[in-house]
Amino acid sequence: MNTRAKKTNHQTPCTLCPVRQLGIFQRLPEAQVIKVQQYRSGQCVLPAKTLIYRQGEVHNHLYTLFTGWVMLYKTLSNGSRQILRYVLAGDFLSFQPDARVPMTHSAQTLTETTLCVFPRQNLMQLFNEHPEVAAQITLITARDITLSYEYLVNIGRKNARERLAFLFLEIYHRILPQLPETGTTIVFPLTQEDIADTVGLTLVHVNRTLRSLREEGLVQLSHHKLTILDYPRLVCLAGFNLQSVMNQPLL
Amino acid sequence: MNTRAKKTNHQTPCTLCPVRQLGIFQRLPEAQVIKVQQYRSGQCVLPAKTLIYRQGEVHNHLYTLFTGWVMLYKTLSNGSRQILRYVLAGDFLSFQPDARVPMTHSAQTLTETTLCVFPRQNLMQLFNEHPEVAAQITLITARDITLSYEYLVNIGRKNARERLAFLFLEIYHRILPQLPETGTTIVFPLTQEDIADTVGLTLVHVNRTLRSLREEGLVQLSHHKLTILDYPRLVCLAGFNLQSVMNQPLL
DNA sequence: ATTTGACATTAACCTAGGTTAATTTCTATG
DNA sequence: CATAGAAATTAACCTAGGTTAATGTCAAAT
Repeated sequence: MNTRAKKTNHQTPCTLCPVRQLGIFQRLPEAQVIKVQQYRSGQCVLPAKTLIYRQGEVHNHLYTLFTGWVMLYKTLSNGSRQILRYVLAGDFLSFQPDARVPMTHSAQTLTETTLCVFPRQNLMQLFNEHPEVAAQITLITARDITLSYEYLVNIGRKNARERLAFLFLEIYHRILPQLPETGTTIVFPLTQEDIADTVGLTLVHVNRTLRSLREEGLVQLSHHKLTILDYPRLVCLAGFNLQSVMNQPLL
Repeated sequence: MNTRAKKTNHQTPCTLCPVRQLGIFQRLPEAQVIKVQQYRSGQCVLPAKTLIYRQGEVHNHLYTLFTGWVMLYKTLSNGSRQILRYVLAGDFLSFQPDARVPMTHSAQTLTETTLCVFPRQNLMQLFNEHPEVAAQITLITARDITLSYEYLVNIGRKNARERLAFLFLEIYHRILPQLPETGTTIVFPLTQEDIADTVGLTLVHVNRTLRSLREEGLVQLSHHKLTILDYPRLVCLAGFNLQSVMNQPLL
């Protein structure tokens, strides 16, 4: 990991984890969570814009995101970048199939971020001793696939306005459960270039499209605050389906 | 499932499974595989163009693909289609996180296909009794994510020629281990419209691009046979990385 | 041997989004 | 509060890929 990473002094015990409901352990009874905590090697805090790991390098940790925003992306030989996913509190990070294989993407913080660190070596042991955790991880991974399929449709078969509408709704709905009170405005740390590299457009065209969405009273994005102005029309425009985006079954 | 599905009479025992090395059970010892087989409810054979399950419907089976080609896709309200992935022998099918939630995509056979069927109810039990299987499933799912990320880059950040080059190489490499002898020609059951719906282009432009690739002596595609004519240049054009595509660690 | 429908091919034309480049805010830092 | 670098905005122009539509080819079915 990068330079300025520091371990926190007061570490949150897993039993008190505020994001537990979102993450790996949501269905585990208290007693089990305490055991799982033994496998955790620590929490660490990273400033914004920190590289967590780089595409092409072997990386030996797994993380759960505790607070903050992280983006996963790939860089092409021609210099362009494709952002794959935004990792939010409770999500998984760097879960690659084989520890010996170098990472196929990079991860970088967008905001200050707290991570819970699990060394990769312990993973098999954890699976053997706690099959419920293994099952839970399987489910989370399956949801990640569902989301990336949604992204494929977004980039492959929608126009610029639809792509942005989808991205905004997706992030809005994933952030909402973490906020103290529900509102139509959220903090939104992406730059217009980040947005462009997420939805397969150019920065200039994202700017044009944002203007068009703003002028039609659908969303307002400025100074890293996103406001959903007309939720129903936005959902319709985006072809948005909550099920495909949330990390939870809807009860 | 659809009408004409039929159960095979002589079912392959899991211990003799020719695709075992590719699938869930690659790292499981013989004895364990025999136990896993108890959870399998059968094998079935489907003709080409059969719908296995449909987006929006609850579906209660999991499958391993034994032989044949299956495509996963989503249909948009405007009628367009995005193909998400081609499922080949040894791959997983319909692994969705929650059994109560309707499928978020559809699956259809491209060729005659043999599936191994596992009822979803048994899944948790299987996980509890055989955590190694859970771990293995997690790894396969993680690889599926890696592949879908590769697709995102392909659609989001490459031009038409690069997209086709990538698709051809990806499928070529995934099919190759299954063929009796290695050659540069493979059977390729996709239509040009399928290709278009996979890489986010139109059928007409796929045709133009195919001509351009053919005229430059890179690939030859006709009558559902694909020939890789200039592998090195194709790899370079596609920005192709084997690691991100294969379901196996490279030894 | 002929029909039919699915698939492939091509051409002519058009537009959504890309490119380039200049200008204007922000925002962090001393 | 001055300044520099990052981010946003806009305009002018251009092209990769989309659209429409006509025609050709192939393979299955009668």
